[in-house]
Amino acid sequence: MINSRFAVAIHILSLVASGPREKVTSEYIAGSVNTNPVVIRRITGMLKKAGLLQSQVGTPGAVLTRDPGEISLLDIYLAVQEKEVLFSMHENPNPQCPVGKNIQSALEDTFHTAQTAMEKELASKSLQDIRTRMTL
Amino acid sequence: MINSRFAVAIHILSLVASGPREKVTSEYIAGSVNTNPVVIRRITGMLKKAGLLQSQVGTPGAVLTRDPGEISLLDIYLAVQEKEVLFSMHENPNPQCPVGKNIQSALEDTFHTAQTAMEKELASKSLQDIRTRMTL
DNA sequence: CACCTATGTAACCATTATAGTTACAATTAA
DNA sequence: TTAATTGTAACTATAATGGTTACATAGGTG
Repeated sequence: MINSRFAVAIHILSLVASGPREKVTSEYIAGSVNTNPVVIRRITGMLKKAGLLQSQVGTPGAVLTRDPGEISLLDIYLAVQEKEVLFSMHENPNPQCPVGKNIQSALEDTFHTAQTAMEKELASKSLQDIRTRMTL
Repeated sequence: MINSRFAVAIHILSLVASGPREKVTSEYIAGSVNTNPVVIRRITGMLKKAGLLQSQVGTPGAVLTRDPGEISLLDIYLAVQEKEVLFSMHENPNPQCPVGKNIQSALEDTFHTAQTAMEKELASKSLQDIRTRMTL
């Protein structure tokens, strides 16, 4: 199961996109997400590292680095996921066995295809799409 | 990240599909996967519960309940995954906030679509496809 | 029947990821 | 100068995962 950082990150970015800069502090965001401000800052740090938002010490709030329509959900997903592979593999299958010898490359390929299908779907939706859906 | 039970389950079923029944004991499978026999039996139990294979106490080995071409990777995936949802959500966002109030339903929809894209890909491949890929 | 072997589980442990929390240095703005 | 905020480090609790030991139960064979 994929962690909730992805969901929280979308929540954060939605608030930053909406709010007047002065208001969207980690404290304020934490109130909306219903968690601790440090959890927000941790995720904000990841989003910042990925180049999706800007902020600085001493200055309250944060701003997006580009238009919400130009931020895909895949951008956000990749920003908060440290593992680049979705499916785990078992390590060191027995190379003496025909199955053990070949299973990894077979799975690698298959898993990659499945992961790509999901990511393609995420790439097709933007932060703006989420915002639009919320204001309906 | 999705656990390795999925990969191990495919490995197990590949061996069961190939092997002469008498040989594919949990001990033998464990040797190929390179893990403990109990881990194998645990996963075998899930596959059995999902109706993908048959086995019984006292009788060594296991057999498939249907043709490898009739077992999709999605069948296997669902058999060993206890959570039916791929993406986690943060609980109890603040209903006082417009974003907090509407984020969940918006995400539920979006996440479901992405998950479905992945599952559809898994549904399109069978155990036999994996076996074929391994014997190339 | 007696013995061996294998499955099916329960129980326990170590490791890891996750999310929450406290604490504090650094920085900005009033 | 003071207050507020970001950015981190460090620690904790919880849960999932995979490995392990132990053992009851059930076939199969001499």
